[in-house]
Amino acid sequence: MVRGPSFDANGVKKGAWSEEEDQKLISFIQTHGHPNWRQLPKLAGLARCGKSCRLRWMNYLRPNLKRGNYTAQEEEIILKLHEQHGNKWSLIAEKLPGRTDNHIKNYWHSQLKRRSRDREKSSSSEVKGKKSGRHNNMTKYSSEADIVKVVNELSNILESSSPEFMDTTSLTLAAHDNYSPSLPSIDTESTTTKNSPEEYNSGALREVYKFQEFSGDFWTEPFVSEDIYSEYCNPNNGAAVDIFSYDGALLFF
DNA sequence: AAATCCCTCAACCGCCGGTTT
DNA sequence: GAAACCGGCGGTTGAGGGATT
Repeated sequence: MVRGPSFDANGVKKGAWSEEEDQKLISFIQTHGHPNWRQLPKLAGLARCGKSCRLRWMNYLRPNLKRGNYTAQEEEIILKLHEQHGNKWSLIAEKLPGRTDNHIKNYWHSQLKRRSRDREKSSSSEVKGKKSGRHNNMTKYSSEADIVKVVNELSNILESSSPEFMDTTSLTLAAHDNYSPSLPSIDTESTTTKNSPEEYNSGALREVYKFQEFSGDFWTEPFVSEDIYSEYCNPNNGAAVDIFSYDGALLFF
């Protein structure tokens, strides 16, 4: 599966990593971090180049990496993002916690490329329209009325919810305005991330959507419903944004 | 059972952009 | 401003293993 070990002219080892090398790398990074990849192999006692160490760590050894099959939802996100951004694997990987750009790239070439082509063919005959069901738990809301409706529903759920509901559900609103550069940025400075029951009862939290940590910084910002109405659902903006519900989250594209 | 084909995925390579000297 | 350094990215490679002939 991997290249066999070899050494280049400078005595730098290449090819498959041994378990011993992995352990050296892991224990070094756990103790010292990786402030300088080029220096790291020397300090860690590895006969590797810094790039190789970095790659091994990022793609294979670092914690919280997901292994195994991709879910239908993950596939759908990859297809959707690839449709929008092309081969920006690192960008796509940011939205799929636990998956690396390399994993996604490989998966794309081995599985999804063909599917994407098929989908392009079939989409030409697909009728553009209102809420269109997707084949794998991912629902797209494409009309303005549907977007307004789904945001209304979300608001109602939150406004009628007890603090316990807020604490125990995984209801998530994930939004990232960078997907739609034409839309205004969301001002989050006036919002709050506090979510204690006291603050909820006092009304301080009435309009705040709770965020689940999804990936990177973008997904942890709080969000206010007025912003959603004014920025995403205002007919003057054309509501030109793709909104998907997915695994308890709303994804804005 | 052996040979060949095809797929997967870890790893390499070259390039680029940002930062430091 | 130029050169060197560094991290990160995307394209590509190639060994291993399963499927097929």
